Amino acid sequence: MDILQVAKRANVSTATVSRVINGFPGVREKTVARVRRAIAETNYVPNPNARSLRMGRTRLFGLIISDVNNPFFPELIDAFEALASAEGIEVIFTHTNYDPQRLHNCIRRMIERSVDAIAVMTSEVEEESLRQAVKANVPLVLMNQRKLAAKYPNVSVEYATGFGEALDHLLALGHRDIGFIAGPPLLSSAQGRKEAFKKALKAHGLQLRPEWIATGDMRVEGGRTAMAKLLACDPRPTAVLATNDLMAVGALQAAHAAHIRVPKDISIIGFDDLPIVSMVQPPLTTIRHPRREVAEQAFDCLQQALQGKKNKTSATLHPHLVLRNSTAPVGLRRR
Amino acid sequence: MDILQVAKRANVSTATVSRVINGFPGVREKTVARVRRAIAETNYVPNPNARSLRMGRTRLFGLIISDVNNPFFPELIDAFEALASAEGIEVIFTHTNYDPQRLHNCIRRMIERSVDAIAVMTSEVEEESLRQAVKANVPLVLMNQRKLAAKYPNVSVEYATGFGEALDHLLALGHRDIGFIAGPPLLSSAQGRKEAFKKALKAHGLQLRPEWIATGDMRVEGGRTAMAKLLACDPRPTAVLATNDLMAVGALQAAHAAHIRVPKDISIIGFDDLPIVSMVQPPLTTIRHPRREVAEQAFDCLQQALQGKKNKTSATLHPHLVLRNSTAPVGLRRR
DNA sequence: CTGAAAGCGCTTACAG
DNA sequence: CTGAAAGCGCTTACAG
Repeated sequence: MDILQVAKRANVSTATVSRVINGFPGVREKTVARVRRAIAETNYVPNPNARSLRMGRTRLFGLIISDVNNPFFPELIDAFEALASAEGIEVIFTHTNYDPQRLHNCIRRMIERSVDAIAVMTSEVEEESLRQAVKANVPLVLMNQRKLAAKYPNVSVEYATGFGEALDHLLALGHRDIGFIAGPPLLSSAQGRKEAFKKALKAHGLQLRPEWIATGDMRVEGGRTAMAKLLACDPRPTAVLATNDLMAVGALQAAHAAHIRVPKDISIIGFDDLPIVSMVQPPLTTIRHPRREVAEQAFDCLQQALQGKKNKTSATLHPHLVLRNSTAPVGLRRR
Repeated sequence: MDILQVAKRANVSTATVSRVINGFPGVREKTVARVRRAIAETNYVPNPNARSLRMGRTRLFGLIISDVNNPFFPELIDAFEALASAEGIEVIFTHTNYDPQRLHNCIRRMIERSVDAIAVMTSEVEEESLRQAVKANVPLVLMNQRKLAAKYPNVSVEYATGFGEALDHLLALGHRDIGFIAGPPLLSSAQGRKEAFKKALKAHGLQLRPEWIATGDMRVEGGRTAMAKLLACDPRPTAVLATNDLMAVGALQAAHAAHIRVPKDISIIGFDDLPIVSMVQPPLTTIRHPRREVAEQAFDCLQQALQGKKNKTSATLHPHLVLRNSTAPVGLRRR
C-alpha cells in the first residue's frame, strides 16, 4: 500500500500519483510538484510486481545464448543488456550449452516468468521449442536461422561479404593460393561459412583446390592440426582463412611450431574478431562478426513486435575485415 | 483470473488449487488428483507477478560482476545460474565495468526490481552502494572484500595457499630463482595477490630479489613487457609467477620472442586458470581460482540469509595448482 | 479437508 | 484536472 502513503503525503489520490509517475499529461503543474516532492521524501519506488500484474507487461526480456564460456557471446550480451537497461528493461539471461532440450526449458522458464519477449541467440534452434512462445504470444527473434526466417523474425549475417573483403585484401597482396580451415560437416553454422567462402572465392575468379581445405573442430586444437595438414601440402597455400578465430589461433601456433613465420612466410585470417586475436603474436587480421549490431537489431525487432509494428521483422548484417598483422604480401621466395 | 479456471474445472476453490500447486499437506488425495488433471489439461502456469505481489518474494536473485568480457567471469556466472535454476530462481545479471557509480546503479535497479538477494562479485566495492541493500533489507554477499567482511557476508579466496603450492612445485623441480610479475599498485586485488606471494615465498625460506619483480597492467601486453624486463636481468630467474593468467600468456610470448624456450629454459606459472591458458603453447601451469566454488558459497550465503539462518555468513576458499606444461626442472645450463 | 473473502500494490476506465 | 473503485491473479488466515 505504498503508493497510498505517497498519495496521503501529497494530499491526492493514488490515481494522481500514478499519473505523475507515468508521465501522463493533464495533471496540474502544482499537483505534479507536490507529488514529486512526496515521492522524493519517501524514497518511493513503485512495486514492479503490482505494476506487472496490472499491466500485463513485465519489462523483462529473455536472452538465450549457447554458451557463456564461448568468448563470442560476451559482447552480444553486453550490447543487449545496455539497450535494455536504457529502456528500463531487465534481462533474464540463460544459456543452452548447445543442448536443444535445454533451449526448450529455457524458453519455457522464461514464458513462465512472463517475460515480454525473447531473443534466441543460439546457433542451433528447433522449431518445436519456439512454438511455446508463439502459443504464449511472446515475441521472438532468432539469429542466423535462414530456414526459420520466413516464420520468425531473424537477424542474419551475410558471411560472404566478410570473405569477399578478406579475398580483396589477399589478392591485393598478391596471394592466389588460398587455403581454408573448415568446421565440422554437422555444424550448420560452420557449413554456412564454408559455402559463403566458396561463393566469395568464385566471385573472385579463384579455384578451390580440394587439398587446401582442412577440417577442424572449431577450437584451437583443431586449428592446429588442420594447419599442420595445410603446411604439409606441396605446393602449399600462401594464405589461409579459418572458419573461426579459435582455429586461426591454432593455425598460428602450428605455423610457429613448424618455424614458418607469420605473416612473412604465410598469411592467416580468422573470423569473428574475438578478444583473443589481439592477444596473440602477431595479432590476427580477422573478419569481425558484427555481434553488437546483431544484439541491437534483435532488440529492435523485439521492441517493434511489442509495439505491434509489423514492418521490421528481420535484418541482415555484414561482417567486415579488420586489419591487424597476420597478413603480408606474398614473398618472392615462392615465386 | 486463471487459477479460477483451473478451480472451476476441478470443482474446487482457488484456495485448494493453490494448496496443491504449493505442495501443502492436508488435501485429500482424490482432490489433489482432480486438481492436477485440471492443471495439466489447461496447461496452467501460475502468474509469478501475482504470486510475488502476494508473497513479497520474487525468486529473483541479482548477480553483479565487473566485466562480461573478462574471461574470469563466465564460469562464475554459469555456476551461479545453474544453482539458481535448480531452485526455481531466476537471475538478473549486470556488470559494472569496474565503475563504482555503475555498481551503485546496478544495486538500485535490482532493489527496484525487488530481487530477493544480491551477489556482488566485483573486485572493487564501495560501502555506500551496499547500504542501499541494507536499507531495503535485501541480503548481500561479497567476494574478496576483507575490509567489509566484518559487516557483510563475504566469500574470500586465500591466495597464499595457491602460491604455496606453486612454490612447492617449483622447489621440487630445483628452482630457487623465482621472479614475479605483479599488477598495478592501485589495484587492490593485485596487491592482495602480491602480498600473498611474498608471504608464501617467506614461508618457503626464499629471498625476494627486488629486480625480479616486474609490474604489468594485468593484460597480455603488460605481461609481455614485464617479462622482457625479467629476461634482461643477469642473473635472471629460472621461473616466473604471474599475478594473473593474461600476463602469464604475455610472459610466454615474450619468452618466445626472445627465443627462450618454455619450459626448458624458463618455467612460467599463471594465476586464475582461464580457458585461454590451455589454448596457448605450451599449455600453462597455473593456480586455479576457485570461482565455481565462489559462486556456490555465495549462493548458499544468500539462501541462508533468506531463511533467516545466521550461521554461515562467510566462507574462505583455497586456490590450487593445476599442472600443465609450462614448468620443468631447472636446466643444467645455468648451474 | 475445504471454501469464502481479504488483501498484496498498482493502473485505468468512469464519473464528475 | 482529480478521485472512488474495480480488478490484475495469486495466497492465507479464518471459519467450518
